[in-house]
Amino acid sequence: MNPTEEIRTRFAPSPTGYLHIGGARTTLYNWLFARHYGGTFVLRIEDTDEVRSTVDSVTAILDSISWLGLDWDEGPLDLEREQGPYGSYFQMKRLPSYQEQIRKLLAEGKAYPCYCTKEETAAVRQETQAKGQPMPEDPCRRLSDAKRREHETAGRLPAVRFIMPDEGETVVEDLIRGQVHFESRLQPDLVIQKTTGGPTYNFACVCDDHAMRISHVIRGDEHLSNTPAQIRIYEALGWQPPKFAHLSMILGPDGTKLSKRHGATSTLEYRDQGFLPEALRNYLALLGWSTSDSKQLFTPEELFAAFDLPGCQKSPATFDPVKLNWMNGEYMRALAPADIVKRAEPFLKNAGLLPVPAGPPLIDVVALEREKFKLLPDVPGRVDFFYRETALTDKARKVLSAPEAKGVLSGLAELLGGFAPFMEKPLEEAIRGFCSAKTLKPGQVFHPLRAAVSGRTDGPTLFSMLELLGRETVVARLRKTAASLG
RNA sequence: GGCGCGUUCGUCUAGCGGCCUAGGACGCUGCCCUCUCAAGGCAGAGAUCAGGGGUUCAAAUCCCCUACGCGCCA
Repeated sequence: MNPTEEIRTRFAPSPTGYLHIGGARTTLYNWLFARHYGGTFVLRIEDTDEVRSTVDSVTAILDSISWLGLDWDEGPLDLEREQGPYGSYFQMKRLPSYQEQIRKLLAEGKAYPCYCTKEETAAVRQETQAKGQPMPEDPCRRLSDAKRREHETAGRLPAVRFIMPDEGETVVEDLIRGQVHFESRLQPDLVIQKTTGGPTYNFACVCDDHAMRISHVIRGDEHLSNTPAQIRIYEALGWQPPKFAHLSMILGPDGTKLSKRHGATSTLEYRDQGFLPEALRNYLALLGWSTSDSKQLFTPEELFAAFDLPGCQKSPATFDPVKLNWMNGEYMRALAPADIVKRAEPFLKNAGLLPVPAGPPLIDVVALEREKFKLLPDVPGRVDFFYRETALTDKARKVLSAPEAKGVLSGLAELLGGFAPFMEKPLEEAIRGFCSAKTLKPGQVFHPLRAAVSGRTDGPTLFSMLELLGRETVVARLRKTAASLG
């Protein structure tokens, strides 16, 4: 890489819905690439589809990218404000610039108005295909003035087509796939302006990437086939094309393109399910990219230090929620208890545990359970019994159905009734003493004790749990459960 | 239909002609640790590298064909 060349990447979503997880990955790769080379990352909103574009989508996309912790150097800050020297970063506000370039191409004879309807074009194609003939020249390329007037008076609105070369080939030097050759003869003249007067995606994109000085276009696989036409447009306009890199797509578990029927595909859904943005980022980075040592866990610094295009995979990758879960657990475990509490706030609130009810300090409880959290909602889920009585799980019920359970619980209630200090070590000593005095195996005592006090069979280490719960709660729950066991 | 891209354990991947009896990670199985559950440690099962032809002393790695999947233009 030429160090004097400024690296500028961009993500250019259409605001026609939420940010898809595939889009999130594309954003991430562009961001990582820019950060790796000390370049600039640009966000541009491609909102020329007036029917499907919505402001809510713009907001959702900005929120998604922000939540992932990816910052953009240029682009919209919100619906009104923008930053960066090459604005506007909303295509709808750049319409005149596309028209100007189209006029230029038209004037230079590099493009022409085409009056054919979609149906007519399709019919011609079908016919020549059936005969196995090569692509015919578009009939509108050399339209007589008379014929043109005829169309005009008939009220037909022209699209504008860009003239592709008749022979030779266009080579895309793809940074991930290598050289990809396209025979010019087989490339139809690309529509660059729709009959409505608006630019097509492929054209606006070229104009903006040039205007915004984009050096590397890193985008989805689905754009590879359009790239030769785009390169020809750059040339026709006298511009230097950027470098291209096409990413393979993300598949669902059944091998088809990841979509809603595979579950969550919106980035914000992952936030709402309690994933950590740094975990999602790490997971997404590895979905189609890897280092030669197959390293799995990266700090943010390691990630953008290691990321580069040659490590990107050519073949599509299947999204694996199970591995994402594991990775999220890894990140959760690395968090300090205070951080866990902070991150879990919305979920604690939602579960009625914030403000924290009377009981042990939340941070102590969280510290006790920290290595068990996989997702943020696990925090209230695992911690709630410290603050309120929860229904017995089936397993707990089973443990308590042991014949000696009732006696054990009453005995313990008596033992602990006036017990002090109510702390881990003395409690363990006393309870182990209780076991030998009653000639019971520790398990026969520990298990029902845990079940009665917490309502479940899994949980924190027993004696620390008792200490945090406090004598009153422990004894009350023991008595109540003992009484319930007929 | 044409063109283009892709194809290594179930999944993510390493591999860029000999180091591969194909390595790592998730998941799975077993063992250890242990008051439960996790976490952790150890061990294991799991890929004839899509199939078939070449090239080469030697191919997962290079070339060709086929199959399948996907994308773009219609």
